[in-house]
Amino acid sequence: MRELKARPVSNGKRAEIKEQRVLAIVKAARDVLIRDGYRGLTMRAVAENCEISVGHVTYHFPRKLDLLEELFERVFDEYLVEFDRIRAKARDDSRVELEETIRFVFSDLGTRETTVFFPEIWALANHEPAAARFVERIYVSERRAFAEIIGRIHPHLSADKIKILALYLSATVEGHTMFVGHRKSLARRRNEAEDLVVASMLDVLDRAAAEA
Amino acid sequence: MRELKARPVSNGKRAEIKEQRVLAIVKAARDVLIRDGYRGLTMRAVAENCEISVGHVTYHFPRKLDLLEELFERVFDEYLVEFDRIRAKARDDSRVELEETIRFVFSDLGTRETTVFFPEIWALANHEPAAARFVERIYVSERRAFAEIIGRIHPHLSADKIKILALYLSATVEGHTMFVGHRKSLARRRNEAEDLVVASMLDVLDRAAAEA
DNA sequence: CAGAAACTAGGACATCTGTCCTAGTTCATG
DNA sequence: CATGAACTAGGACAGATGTCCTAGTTTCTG
Repeated sequence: MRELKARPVSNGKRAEIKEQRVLAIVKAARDVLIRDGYRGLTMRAVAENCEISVGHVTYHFPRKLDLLEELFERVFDEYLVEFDRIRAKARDDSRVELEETIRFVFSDLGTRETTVFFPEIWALANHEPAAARFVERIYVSERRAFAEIIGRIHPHLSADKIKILALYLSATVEGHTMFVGHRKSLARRRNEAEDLVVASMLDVLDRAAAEA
Repeated sequence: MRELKARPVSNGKRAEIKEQRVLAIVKAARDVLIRDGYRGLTMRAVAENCEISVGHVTYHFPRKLDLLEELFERVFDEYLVEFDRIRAKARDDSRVELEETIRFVFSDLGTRETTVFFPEIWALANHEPAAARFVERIYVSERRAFAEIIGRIHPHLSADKIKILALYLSATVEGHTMFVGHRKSLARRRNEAEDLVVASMLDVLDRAAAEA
């Protein structure tokens, strides 16, 4: 999981200070969520984590949901940057590109932050519309990035077929989080699993192309 | 997700009544967890859901954690029955057996209960050792069931290779939960995804066997 | 059928939670 | 440099939560 960054501001120094403060609060919220789960994500825990008062947190985020949505927005932005980077990087060899993309997602999923953050959000998505929207947006972006690479590998595949293949890849990679993620029981076999996913996916694509 | 069943008791009528009551409480806990998430799983919500008093719930389960562990135990038992059934069912054609097994897991993951319950537990596993143990046990069982079928399809594959293939299958299938689970945005493509997983998995196995 | 063990309800309690409010402080800006 | 908008702290509040306790009731068992 990428580090949260400050957003560009252009309304003077005041706005800049505010952005710093908001960023610190959002970072603290993310840290608490990862450390203690959504259960432990309280306004007080956030306040303590960035050494300000509770009143100060509620000044910037009157509702807890406001803070949560801001957190989602910023995490989404960071992943979007990454997915756009992936999409922009059209290599000579699209197969290598796919391989590198899969390896990137695997290395991300091996971090403590991602291993904890995403299952938390998947669960939250079942009860919190804001979380559901976040999950939807981030995986639409991921699948789009995957789909473009698949399309370059096998240009004659239908858009629809590419979509289902991108879903397969996304589900396969994300599904490894619970098993080979940070400190998970099969974490030591993460690289093997990664290799298997890379090799299998290329085969699955070739098979789909051969059928079409 | 299977329905929770009463456990056999043989200590007389008292024990039987107790089992009925405990079962009702555990069922209520499961229902609340699925309806409102772990966040909403309170002793009071459980009590209301089976129309008894809070004191009555805490009589049977002094700590909330006790109730949670009992819930895990019983859900695990139900899945274990299913996995054992799968293992016992050695068909003529092991490929068909694998296909049916994958289709079983997919149909389970399409239920509302499983779609909500498992992400909740994956998240909880990061912060609650009891949940982590539950997740570990249930997926060890799942992988064992998968591994046995794979071993029958390609008997000359090494036990280690089979393990990583079973992990791949488990991660791939479970990973679909967030995307094609009950009411998820791609739920209408669940069958297509299922077909793709079945076909791909057989190819992946053949490829692994050819390499060895 | 008597007695004890198990059951059940309802409330009490301290703690925690989101939210709100008031009162001071800071500092960019006109 | 004055000034007001933005910032900050701390506390207050009602409601919720896990846990505990006491006092009755039921019903199996000897």
